[in-house]
Amino acid sequence: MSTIPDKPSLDGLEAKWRQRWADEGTYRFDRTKTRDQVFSIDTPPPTVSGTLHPGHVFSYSQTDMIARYQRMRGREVFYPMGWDDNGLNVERRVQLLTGTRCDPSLPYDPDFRPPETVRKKDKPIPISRPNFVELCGAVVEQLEESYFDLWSNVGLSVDWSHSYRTIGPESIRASQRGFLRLVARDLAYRSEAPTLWDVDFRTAVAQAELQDRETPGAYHKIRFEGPDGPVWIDTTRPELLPACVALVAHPDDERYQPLFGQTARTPLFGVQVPIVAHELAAPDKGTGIAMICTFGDTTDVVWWRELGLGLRAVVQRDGRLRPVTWGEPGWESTDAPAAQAAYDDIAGKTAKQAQARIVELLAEAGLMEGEPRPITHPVKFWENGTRPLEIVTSNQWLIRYPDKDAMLARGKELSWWPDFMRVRYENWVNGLQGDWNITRQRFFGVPFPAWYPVDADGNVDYLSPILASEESLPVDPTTQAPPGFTDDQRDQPGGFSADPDVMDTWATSSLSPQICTGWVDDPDLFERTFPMDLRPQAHDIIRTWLFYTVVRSHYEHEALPWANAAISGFILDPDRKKLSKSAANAPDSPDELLAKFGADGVRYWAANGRPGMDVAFEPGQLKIGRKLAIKLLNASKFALGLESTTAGQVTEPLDRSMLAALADLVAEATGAFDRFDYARALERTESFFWSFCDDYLELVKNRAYGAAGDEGAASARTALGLALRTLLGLFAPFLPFVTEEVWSWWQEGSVHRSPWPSADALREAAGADDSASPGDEPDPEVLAVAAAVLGEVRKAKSEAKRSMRTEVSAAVVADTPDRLALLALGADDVRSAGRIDALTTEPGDTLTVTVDLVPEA
RNA sequence: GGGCGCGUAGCUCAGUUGGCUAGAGCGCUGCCCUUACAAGGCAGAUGUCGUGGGUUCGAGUCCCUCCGCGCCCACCA
Repeated sequence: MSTIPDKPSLDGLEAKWRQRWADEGTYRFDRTKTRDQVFSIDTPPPTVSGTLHPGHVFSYSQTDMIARYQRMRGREVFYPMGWDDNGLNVERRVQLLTGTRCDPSLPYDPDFRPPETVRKKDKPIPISRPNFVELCGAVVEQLEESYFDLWSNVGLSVDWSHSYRTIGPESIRASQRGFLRLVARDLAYRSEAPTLWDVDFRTAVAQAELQDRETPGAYHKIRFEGPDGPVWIDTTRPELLPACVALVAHPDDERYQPLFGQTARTPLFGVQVPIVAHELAAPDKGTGIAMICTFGDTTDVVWWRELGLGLRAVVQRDGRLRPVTWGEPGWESTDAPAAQAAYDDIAGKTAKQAQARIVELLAEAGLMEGEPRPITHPVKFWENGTRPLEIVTSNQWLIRYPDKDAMLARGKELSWWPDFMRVRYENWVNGLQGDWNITRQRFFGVPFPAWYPVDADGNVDYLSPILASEESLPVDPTTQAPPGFTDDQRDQPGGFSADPDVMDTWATSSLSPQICTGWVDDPDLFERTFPMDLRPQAHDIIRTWLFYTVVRSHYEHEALPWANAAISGFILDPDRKKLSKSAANAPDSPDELLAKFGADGVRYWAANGRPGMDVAFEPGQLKIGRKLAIKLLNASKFALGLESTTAGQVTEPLDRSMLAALADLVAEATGAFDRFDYARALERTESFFWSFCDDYLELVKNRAYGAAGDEGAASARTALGLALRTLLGLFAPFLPFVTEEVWSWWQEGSVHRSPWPSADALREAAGADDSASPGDEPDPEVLAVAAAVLGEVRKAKSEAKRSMRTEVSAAVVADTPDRLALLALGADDVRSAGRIDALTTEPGDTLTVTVDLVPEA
């Protein structure tokens, strides 16, 4: 315990308590507790690729409020922190920051140091994969340090001894083990298939990372030679003409029915392609007959697969057209030299450049009707990419999805807060196409524990993997040899070749519940914490993180990974756009917000965001929390300055009334928190607290000082003590610093380890238990009526432009008999607080107070 | 095209199963240095609860239509 300061202040509280909590292990997880005593939280590992913004503070604070509530309810809270530091986002960040680019063909350079300053227009320096991974590691370590500082400053009650990195050994072991087990059950498999491909990052991307963007394009009407004359095709991608493998129209389309089963000749390249029917062809689009290319979009893939068409791929992984020798098998042409001449003009060009040239060639040859007609249409992009995705064929690892009914059943089994977020999950499951491609042609990630045999001719058989054993994990196939081989056989005929890719970052983070609970490395901890209680996350990654996590747990444990999913909203800027640093009216950085408004102030603001609701950033709102914290300091100083206690008897009706109302508040806040509705809990508590200060404190102030004798003073002081302890408890999840400070003035231990306030105990203190005689139940209305009358008196003084200290010679209260009876119970306090000499009553319909002020001196 | 959410004071938002004259904070106006609090307190003004219907004794709250905004999903030639 410490003394109450003369002039309470928020200054220095954060540093003081942050240090104290760390020293005393206030939030340390007690791992002797068993599963039923534990509340475990699958904290979202923030992507360590930039800076945290106010939106992060917003949602992580909300989770912390739930954690603190559960801890006070007596659950042992398992609240770890993860860092998502693998994956493309980190690589991108590192490339920008260090001005480098990974070139896996280069050898490791132990002396390499990135340039001190990097300018945007500098050409990236190619470096080896080990060098690049090293740089990534250094950059994320630095960022993680600053993230840790921020989270500590915000007051997250995380147990920092339980933290993990998605690129850390425990994550790699879990990812690789999960992967091997799926392969063993044939739930993960190797496949060579068309894949959505980002040509800038040169990697495959998964369906979940796609984004449609309205993009300018143009229809080009191109002439094919059909059996009975020209066939006109509308296309937005004329550059894929050499990749055309068929023409397709709807089976019911009478215009084209005569052509089905025949062939047409492509312009410029003279390829005879079949004319086929498929119901996906839209008669109302373009000319109603389309060219199928390998591959222009995902519909092409469907047609190609379902119609068993040939393959003529031209777009390479770098987005440029690959060299082709016309006349060779697969590239037969009725005029190979002409095809070659046309193609040589576009080979090596990007899709965009090739399109321009093809259009010129078509126009010169009179094979295009009219000018291109500009349109805008949705085109698939990688969500972080800048150029449209291409589709290329490559070797990939894929995970099969469970059948939709099973996934939907898991979605129903999970408790969603708010409930309507379940729909997003169901939408996604119902729209799934194909399997989950978990392969990324990147460098800083979890490697596949796999190698491929190299035959005597030096050809790698990418479809016959050699897998590592579970015991050998973690494995890096690029530095370790597979079982039965030695490293000098690497990339040699008759030897082996390492899997060159890494896992999709979601393939790792979908195991976050297993990683943080010690699935691989700490079975005892796993036993005590899994399946988890809560997954807090934002709604934008339901289709990725949440969905994938459910799938992995379904496969691995035949169970949900957690019982509850609390979905948070976004912070929007004042223009209702998702918050972004670049916006002109972007708010301050989290650090600046914390400096300006204090952690408690920022957390207060975060707590006002309803679960699942987006909230506009409004600087004015941030001030309120700070004000509330200061008010709490001052009100506490007042109550404790009167030697308030929690041990005495509460006898006065007004005091009992206040405690009864407080008991109702506790019950309501508890119910709200149990539904993960911290916002409602705070709103109710705050509302009570302000009227507690404005009305109750004013009403009992004089009596508490002893103006009405010892018994009345003791009752007030006990009520004040009980109320203060209760309010500190109710506010503790939101305002951890200021509540802890006040708690330390008069209580032992930490408020954050104290029991959550009990409505029953308060009712008992208010004399609401069985011992209360009939008709003597404490009634919250006593305080309400007294406060209303006091308010009328204040109003009269205010309207008379007089000080609140002004004496009232006489006040007449008119109201219903019932309410007048309630007023009688608190009349002495009302007279004292209002400085009323004579307080009389008369019957009436509604509350009216006639006030006679003593004349101005 | 399908779905979800939202539309309440100038601004940001509460209004839990339909129930007394619709609330809070910010902002605005006025007053007050009252021994918890002047980087504060007290008091006050402000709303056809998006539109039009319906159910009901009674609807911001339930049902239907429409309008606007945001987001999710969708095979995008």
